[in-house]
Amino acid sequence: MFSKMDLSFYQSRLLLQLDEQRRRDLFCDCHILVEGKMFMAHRNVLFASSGYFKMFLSQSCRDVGQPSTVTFDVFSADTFTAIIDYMYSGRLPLSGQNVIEVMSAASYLQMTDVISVCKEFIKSSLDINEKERDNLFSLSGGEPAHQPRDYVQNNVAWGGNNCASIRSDSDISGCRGGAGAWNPYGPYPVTSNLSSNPCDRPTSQRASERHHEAPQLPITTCCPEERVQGHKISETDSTTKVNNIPDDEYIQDEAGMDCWTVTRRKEMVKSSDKNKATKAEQLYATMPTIMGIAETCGKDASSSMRFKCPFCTHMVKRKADLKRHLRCHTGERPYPCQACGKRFTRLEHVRSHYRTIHEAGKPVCRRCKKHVTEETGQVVQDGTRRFRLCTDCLAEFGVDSFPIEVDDDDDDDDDDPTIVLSGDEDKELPWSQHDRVQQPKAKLEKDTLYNLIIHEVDDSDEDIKPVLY
DNA sequence: CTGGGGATGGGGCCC
DNA sequence: AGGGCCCCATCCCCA
Repeated sequence: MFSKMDLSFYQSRLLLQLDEQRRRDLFCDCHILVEGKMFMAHRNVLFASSGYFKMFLSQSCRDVGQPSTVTFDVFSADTFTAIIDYMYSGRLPLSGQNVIEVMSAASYLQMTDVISVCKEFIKSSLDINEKERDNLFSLSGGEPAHQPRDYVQNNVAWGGNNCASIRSDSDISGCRGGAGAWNPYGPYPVTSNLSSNPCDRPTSQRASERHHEAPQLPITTCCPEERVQGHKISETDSTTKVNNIPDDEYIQDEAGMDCWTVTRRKEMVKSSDKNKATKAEQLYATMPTIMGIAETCGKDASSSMRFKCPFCTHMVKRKADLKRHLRCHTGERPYPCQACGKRFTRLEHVRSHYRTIHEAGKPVCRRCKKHVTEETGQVVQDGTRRFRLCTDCLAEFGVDSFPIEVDDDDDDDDDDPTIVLSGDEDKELPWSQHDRVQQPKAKLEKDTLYNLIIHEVDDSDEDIKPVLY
């Protein structure tokens, strides 16, 4: 009869033995050629660690008497070194320089546990998910049923060349896609087809994930890169960052595995709130060029599609497009609206938002939808929102004869008179209700006041500068 | 319940 | 490579 401790010790020792055999090229029955470098490995380990090898070995290499040879040219030898080291040790050497390529390789090799660790690494580096992490920490006193505590402590590699380890059998089986497996990106379990089903989430989250709902294919039929389920980090979580943890804080647990204490991680989260943009830039700067994956997988994608997203199946022609695309995964929203604070992934989206919401850019009466000109309508300001009303609609509400006030600080060339809503909260423009929905509650209460005053305000293009946090 | 419209987000691609 | 434009899909709210 084995205790869990005995079993764990036995498994660790067995893995060490296998790793020793690999390094001595003993009983290796699979050769992997990467960038001209030959790696020796055991089919059993490859089969157990990688969905790609599971497919490859089960379908193509039935002759156990002959060594199998696999050639990869879609990632570097260094990257595969990290991958195979992980296969034989459960420890993943991640750094800001290799995390993207390791994740791409893991995507290709269908190693979802490695992908999860890489995601967590990136997330931690960018610190774009404080709420979820706080939730994670808060659970450390009473862990979720599908989240082993040692995973919390060991599975996340922080900045530098730390190792991310997945130790326990439950961790590995979970990350491999067992029912109820813990998804490090949130409370949604990783299902057998690697999908944290967006349909199980609020629609507000699904809205930003719609482009990344990877096909839920059975493992035996899909292309390796289709195995990756991109997981969007929610907009509301994009608030803080975590700096690299200095080496002197690096500790080891009783089993000799590198780890951080949950307490220390909490401290790091609280104490760090800068360099997020730098982290993102470092990430982008080290983004590898993954070429030829489309052809390798036999897909019908154009050969000109050279850059593959490490989070999902999307491929683009330009690195810049991939950088832009990655924001939908990282949750990075570097462009805030100067008027309302709402953040966007692109500057053009901020401008579009500003024009439509704060600038009354559309020459259409908000109420009757008729086209209005400067002569036939006026701009109405409701909080930070501005829209146009025709003279008829204004007259209907008795606001056609209000005095015009001119802003003293109006230093642009905008001469549009604007009606500002303020005052009596019992009155409210019915057609402006819809627009208030998206405003903060405190602001709404203020904006529901109704007392029209016509004055001139800045209606020009504001110089909106991206602000990185 | 449904269709319409506004707001938003993302991809492709040109400059 | 970044900025910007165009287009389209989706979500949400309202009538």
